[in-house]
Amino acid sequence: MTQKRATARDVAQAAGVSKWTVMRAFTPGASIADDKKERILEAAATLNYTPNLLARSLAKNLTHQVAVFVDDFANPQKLPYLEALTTRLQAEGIVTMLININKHFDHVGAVINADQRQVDAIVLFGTAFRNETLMDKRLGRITLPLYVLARDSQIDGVPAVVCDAQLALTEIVNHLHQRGYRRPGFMSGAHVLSTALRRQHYFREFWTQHGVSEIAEMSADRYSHEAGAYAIRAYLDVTPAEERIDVLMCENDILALGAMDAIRGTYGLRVPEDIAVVGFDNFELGGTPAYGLTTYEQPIDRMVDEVVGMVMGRRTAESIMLPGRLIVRTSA
Amino acid sequence: MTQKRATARDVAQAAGVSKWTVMRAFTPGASIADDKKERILEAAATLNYTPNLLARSLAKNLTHQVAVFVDDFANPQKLPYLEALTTRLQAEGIVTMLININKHFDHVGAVINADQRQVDAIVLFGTAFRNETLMDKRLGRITLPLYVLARDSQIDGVPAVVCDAQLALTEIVNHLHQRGYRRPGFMSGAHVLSTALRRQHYFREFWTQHGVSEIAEMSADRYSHEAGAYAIRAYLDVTPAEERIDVLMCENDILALGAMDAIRGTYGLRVPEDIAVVGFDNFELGGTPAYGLTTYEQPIDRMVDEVVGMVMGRRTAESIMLPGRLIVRTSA
DNA sequence: TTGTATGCGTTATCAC
DNA sequence: GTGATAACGCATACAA
Repeated sequence: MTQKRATARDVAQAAGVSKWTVMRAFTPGASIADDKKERILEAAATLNYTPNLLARSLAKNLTHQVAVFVDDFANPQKLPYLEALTTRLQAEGIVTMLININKHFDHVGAVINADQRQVDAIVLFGTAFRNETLMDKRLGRITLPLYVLARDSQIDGVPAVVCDAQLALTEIVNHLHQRGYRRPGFMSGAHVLSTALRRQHYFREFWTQHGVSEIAEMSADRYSHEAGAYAIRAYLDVTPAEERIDVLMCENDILALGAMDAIRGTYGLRVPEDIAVVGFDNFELGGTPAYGLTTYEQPIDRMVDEVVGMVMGRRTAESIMLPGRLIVRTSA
Repeated sequence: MTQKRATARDVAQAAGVSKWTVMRAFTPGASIADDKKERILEAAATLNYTPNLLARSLAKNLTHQVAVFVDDFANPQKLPYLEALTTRLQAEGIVTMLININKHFDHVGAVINADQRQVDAIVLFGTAFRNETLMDKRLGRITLPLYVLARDSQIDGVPAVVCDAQLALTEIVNHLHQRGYRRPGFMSGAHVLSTALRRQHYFREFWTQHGVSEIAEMSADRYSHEAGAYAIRAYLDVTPAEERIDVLMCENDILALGAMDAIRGTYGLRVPEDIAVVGFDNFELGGTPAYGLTTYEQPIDRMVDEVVGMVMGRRTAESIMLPGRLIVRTSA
């Protein structure tokens, strides 16, 4: 039955006017006689007519579509971000195209495709996109507005909206120092993301300011519970008890939970008495009594507000850093 | 500088041919002279021309866009599904529009909008969509292909792809019965979703077959750790120790983890010795030593394969149920 | 206020 | 093989 959609012309015919008057009936500020408008809307209702947004996009050169690039679906933290993004974009009449960046569909291909589909903007959400990528021959001089969310921009002239890592790590390290910890360790995750987050950088910097320059480093290859557990085991297995760290900061909560489970389960050590643990993100399960993870909450809603503000051109497009919130629980 | 995109006409001019020959150069099976094709592709490269997919969609009446409706971003289980969906759809050249269904943007509005944008299909992913919704006057006779994923379809003629709840609950109840549990309880989550999942229904049915007809019921209002903890507390607070259940099945893992934490933390009871716990979904953290949650894994990849197959018209559109896998750990 | 012509960048179809 | 005409459904500018 897939009967064709009614178009403005069909409505025009049914209402006995020209199709342009029909369009006017659907254009908010247009000048049109009340009686005709009424007749037209009636005809439209019975014919079940509704403007074709695709055709409109072509004519207006505006699709009200924004592409959001994501490359790490393992991190549950993505979900609240996606919820905030879709909510706010939809409030602006914009639809979000969720683009999965992976080995079968890389950044360059994705940008070209988004460009061909005429999206209004691209949001790189926590995605590893380098300057060199933009230099790719296939891209030519890309003219699409790009914004980076939840990650430092490594691209010249591309604004990024991030949680202020410097501020966050100051608060965290101050807290740890006050609690008396003096032998810190840091666990980083996937390398490409890690450097851009700059958490390790500031962690080191602030400990140095407190006179502590030796920081144990361990790295997980992904942001997963298992990778976190594996990384801390690799460290503990080769480190004599008397040389061990007394506090471990993990780049995010998932790693922290994995580390905690390994510390307690595999080695029978206590958290925080033997080794304290801090995470980042405030993942729901970190707050449960089983973990009581001390962590840092990102200002998701505000960050998303800012990106959407830039997308809408309502805000000047420039990188900004927003303050988050330290959440002290029992793990450190 | 937002310079305008090059169009086929620009390339035609540069290559000294008509714009239609240019199109042919970009149409796989078209008949065109080799030398001209080469000249055209060259010109296209320097002009940075790439076909406008929006215009193509309008002309072909095919957008290669599929809308995916989601209404519960609190469930981390959504992420692996979204990853599988985007991966497979992108492999078919289809882009997924992520639509957030909430109080500001309801199903009817979302369907109309998706229709106006000419999407090729809509996938209702775990979303509560009732028959009555389709009857809404505003929808008229909707002609868009609809598919339901990870949830029973309550809509006539709309195919659903789900994990076989009957089979799953058989396996689960059989396992629990073998382990010697005889006083089961069931915790359901958000009401609208719950009935469609039919997990409680089959749970009851199979216990009855085992001669156990009394089943304690508790319900959480959402699928969250906190709601799960709250629901079990409400039950334990009013139930004398000798009347308590010996095993609790929760509609999903998040509820189960919340219940476990409450059982152990608030009441000092042991899992599984005092009360065993089973979940559903196989959420990563359920597998950690802290929980060791016995659960049931949904066949995400196969389910997504089937939906995408239907979207592509490669598979007959009819409801199907796929078998999952029981994962026995220490909690039951 | 209403109708007309033209354009958006493709595809489909037909003539040459 | 190549060019031309019409069409997709709407927007813009202009004329009546």
